[in-house]
Amino acid sequence: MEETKDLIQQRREKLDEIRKFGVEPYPHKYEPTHTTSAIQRDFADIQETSDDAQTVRIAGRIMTKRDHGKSSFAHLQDSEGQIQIYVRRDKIGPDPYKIYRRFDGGDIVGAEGTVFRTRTGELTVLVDTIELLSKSIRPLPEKWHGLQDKQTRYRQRYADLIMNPEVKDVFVKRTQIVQAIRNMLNTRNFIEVETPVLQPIYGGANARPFTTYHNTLEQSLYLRIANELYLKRLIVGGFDRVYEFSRDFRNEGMDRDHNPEFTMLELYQAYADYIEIMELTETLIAETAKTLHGTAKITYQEHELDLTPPWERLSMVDAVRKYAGIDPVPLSADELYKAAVDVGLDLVGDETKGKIIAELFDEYVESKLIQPTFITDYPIEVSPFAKKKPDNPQFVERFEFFICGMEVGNAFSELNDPVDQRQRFLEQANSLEAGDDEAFMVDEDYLRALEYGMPPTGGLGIGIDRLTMLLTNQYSIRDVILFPQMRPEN
RNA sequence: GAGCCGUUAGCUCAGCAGGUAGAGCAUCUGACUUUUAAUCAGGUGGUCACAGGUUCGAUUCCUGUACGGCUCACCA
Repeated sequence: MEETKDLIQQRREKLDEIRKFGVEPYPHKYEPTHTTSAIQRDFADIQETSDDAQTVRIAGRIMTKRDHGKSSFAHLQDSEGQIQIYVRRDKIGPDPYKIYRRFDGGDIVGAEGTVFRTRTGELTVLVDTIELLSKSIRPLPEKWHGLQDKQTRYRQRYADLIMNPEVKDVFVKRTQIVQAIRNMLNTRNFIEVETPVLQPIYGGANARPFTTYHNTLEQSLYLRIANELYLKRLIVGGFDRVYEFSRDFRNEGMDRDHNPEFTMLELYQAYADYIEIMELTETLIAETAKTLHGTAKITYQEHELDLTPPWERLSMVDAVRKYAGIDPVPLSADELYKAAVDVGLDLVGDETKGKIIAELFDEYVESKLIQPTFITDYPIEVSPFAKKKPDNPQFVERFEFFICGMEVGNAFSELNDPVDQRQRFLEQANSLEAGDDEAFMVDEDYLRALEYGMPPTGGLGIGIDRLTMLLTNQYSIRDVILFPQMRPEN
C-alpha cells in the first residue's frame, strides 16, 4: 500500500542490513520448548535468578520493545499470551546485539534463555540467544489504543487478532461451543454428516438463494439456503440420528444478526416429536453455556439470562394474546385483519388468518422475548415442512426459540406424509409463480424419498452465529464471524 | 433501500466564524545494562476519503460518490 511506503521502506532496509550480517530473516523452523502461558504457569513461584535455572525456548511476535543502550526489554506474544524478555549485549554478544537492534515490533523471533523475575516483579526470560524467525515490514497499530477502527478490524482480521486478544478469545469460544454441541450429540448416538452445498434445487427454508453455474454440467446450481431436505433423505435412508453444522447462504440483507453466509446446526432424530426436541434443545444450550462459563446464567448486553431448563413455553396464539393484546382464536380472518390494522400492523389485505397471526407475532412479540422462550404451534401457512397438529389442522407442531428478542432456533415434528408434502410444495410453487421470491419449487426427489416412507421424526435448526453472540456477549454477528462480508475496499 | 453520524500522519485522536494542519504513540538520530504507556534531547512523516461547486482563497461551507458505523425497512 502506498500510504505506508516510507515505514515499509525503512523496514526493508533493515531487512537488507540483517541479511548483510549473514542472517536469513525467514528461516524454516524453530522448536520452542514452552509457550508463554506454560512459563507463566511453571515458573509462577520463582523469585530471582538462580544458577540452576532451566533453559526455555519460546517463539512469538515482538509487541513492544524498550531499548536501553546496551540492554533491552521486549514483550513477546504467542498464541496463548505474552511474556517479557530481557536482552543484554554482554549476554548475547556484540554482533547479535547489533542484529537485535534492527528488530522491530511485529517481528517474529525465537529466544532461548532462563526465567527470572525483575525488580518490579515481572516474570521475564533473560535471553542467551535470540533469532529472527520472520521479519515484519508493515508496522503494527499503536500499542496503547490498539486497533479500534471497525472497518480495518473486519477487513484485516489478522491485525485485529494480533492487537486485540479478547477478539481471539471470542473465536476460541465459538469453537468450544461447536465442540460442546458435537460432543453431546455424539454421546447421544447422532452421526455427523456432510451434504451438498451446491444444490440443483434449493429448499428447506424461505429465502432467496445465491445462484452459480456448473460449466461441465451446463446447469445452474444454488448455494444451499438450508440442508434440511438432504438430512431428511438420510433419515429415510436409515440414519436415525444425523446432524450437520451447515454453512448456509442467503441472498438477503445484512445487519446486526444477518450475514449472507452463516452456520446452522441442523439435526434430525427419528421417532421423536417436537416436544422431545424441545427438551433436547434446552439441554444442549444450557449445557453448552455451562461448558463455557460453568453456569447457565449468563449476561448478554444489559440482560441477565437464565438458560436453565425448563424454558417458558407459549403457543404463538397465546403469545399474540399476551403481548399484542389480540385474541385471534374467536376472530374470523376479516375480523383479525381489522384488529391487526387497528393496532398499526401494515398488511396488504389478502393475508390468511394464519399469516396475520405470524405477522402480529413478528411485529409485537418477538422483540419482547428476552428470557429463553419456546414459541409453539405455528400457522400452517408459514410452515411447509411441519406436521399438522392432530386436533387443529390450521396449526403445526413447530417451535422456535427466542433469547434477547433474537430467533435462535427452529424445530418441528417433520412432515412425513408424502401426499400432504406434495400439496405444501405446490402451494410454495404457486407463491413462487405469483412473485414471492422467497418461496421455493417442488423437489420431486425429496417427495420420492418420502414416498419410500420416513419415520416420524423431530428436527431442529440452531443458528450457531447467534448462539455464539449470546454466549460470548457480542453485539453484532460480525464480531463472531472471522471474516464478515464486506464491500470491496476500492 | 431510507435517515443520522463518521472518514485528518502507520495507529489513536484534536483542529479550522474559510487563510493549504497539530498532539500522543510508532518511526529515525544521539544518550542510557532491571524497563514496562521506559526516560531525556533532536528530527522525518499529510493529495485532511474521492469528485465537483461557492470563494481572492476550501481540510473547514454546499452537492454528489465511495467505504464504514448506528437506527429503521427488508429478512429467519
